[in-house]
Amino acid sequence: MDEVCKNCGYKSAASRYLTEDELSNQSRSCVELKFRKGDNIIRQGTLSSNVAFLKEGLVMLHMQGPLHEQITKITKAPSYLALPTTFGDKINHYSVTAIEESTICFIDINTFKSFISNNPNFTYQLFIELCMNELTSFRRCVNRTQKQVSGSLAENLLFFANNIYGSDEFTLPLSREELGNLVDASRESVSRILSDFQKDGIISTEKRMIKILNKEKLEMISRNG
Amino acid sequence: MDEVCKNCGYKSAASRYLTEDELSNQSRSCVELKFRKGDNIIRQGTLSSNVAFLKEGLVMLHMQGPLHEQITKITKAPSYLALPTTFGDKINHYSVTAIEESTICFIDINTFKSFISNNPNFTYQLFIELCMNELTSFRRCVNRTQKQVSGSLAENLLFFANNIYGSDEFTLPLSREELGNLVDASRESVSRILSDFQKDGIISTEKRMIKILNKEKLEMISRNG
DNA sequence: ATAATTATGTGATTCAGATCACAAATATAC
DNA sequence: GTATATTTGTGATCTGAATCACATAATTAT
Repeated sequence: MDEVCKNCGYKSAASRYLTEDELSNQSRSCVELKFRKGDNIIRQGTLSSNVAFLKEGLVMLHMQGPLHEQITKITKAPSYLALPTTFGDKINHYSVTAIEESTICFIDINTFKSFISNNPNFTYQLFIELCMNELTSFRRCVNRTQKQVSGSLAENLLFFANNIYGSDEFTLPLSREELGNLVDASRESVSRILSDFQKDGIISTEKRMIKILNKEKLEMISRNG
Repeated sequence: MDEVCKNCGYKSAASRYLTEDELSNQSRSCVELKFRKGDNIIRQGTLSSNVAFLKEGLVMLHMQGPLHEQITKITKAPSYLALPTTFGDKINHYSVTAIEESTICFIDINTFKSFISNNPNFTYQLFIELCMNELTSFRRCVNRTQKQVSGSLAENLLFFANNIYGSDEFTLPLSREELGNLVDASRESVSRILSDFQKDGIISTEKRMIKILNKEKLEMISRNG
């Protein structure tokens, strides 16, 4: 029973540095839960008491802005989830919601802290990952504030194709409205631009199914905004 | 001579956890440099080979976006500077420039890494600070994408008054154009809105001198956008 | 000092994208 | 299966902010 985590095939770069002892320790203080598409995993404004590890699935980080909801980022497994909101403050500053069926391991926060105190390799890797996350956050923020909506939308379609699904044909895990929250645009603008992309033969859409037909053009739109 | 860092009065929360040995170690692998307003401290696109600690002064982090420069954040001493770009990738993903006379200690990256490996308290504190930074980055990003320019500008004037200068009367360390890069607006829009604020008796401006006359109203504008 | 830059203020015009207003299509509930 | 609610598409209008176009300060260089 203490072997669960040790034998788990879904380790992140950091958790690969955990020792056998630490992993069996973790097995004892860890709960695995399944979430369905749309289920809330972490809720903004509530106390953060566990470390969440995304074992399988796809989730979005989102937060309430001054005017409306914003989707901050999309994270796929395997990955620790929302460490900044777990350790940065007592209260969660953003929410995490499954956008595809997902499996989360909730790890006791003190067990996790003991890893940080005792396993320098683990901690260093965690540190590096936080640093890399910040770099991509900064980049994402510049892009979303400076590109126009069509550019941002193109960028995100490419992100789903290249980084999430590894295919130019996929089913969007988000509604038009959520897509709007991801690219800082209204639901209507997203609809319109997607229609335009289709008219121009760049993509084909059938409800939430997306097929990228002209990737070069989509990349060009993403670059130039 | 090895006592320099030990006796330094400008320690960050994390560096207070360094032991005497570590501090004298740091003293030996550390160079202190002064930068004048406008001087570039870290340049986007170059190799990152040292950890920079801002001992005294005020700096801005900024990066080239797809359309123009963006000021990502303002950091005051004492604080480690740009750890994410130092450790997140070989190459700096953003620049750091002094916006007031500043003193930087450049610490050898391997010395710093040895602290991370050997001093759990130090590392944990660093970890916490990175987490908190990410939370404020997220918040800043939502605000800058959703608020209108007047709201963002109000927010940033309040930030300078409350967090940087601790006074409702201060000299802006930025030009109108830089202020634009901070709030994602054109130089002209910043000028106009500042004029409006003055007409409405919310602030008084004399070149870059700012006096906040009606803080409640400024806070209201910041909240509502 | 005088000339040459660079920073700033303000009006006029333009435009991307929001909002409003529907209609149509799906999905969910009863 | 019918009714109710949610999601989506598309046109018409409105608006905040960019851009363009100057004039005027304020620096910096010579």
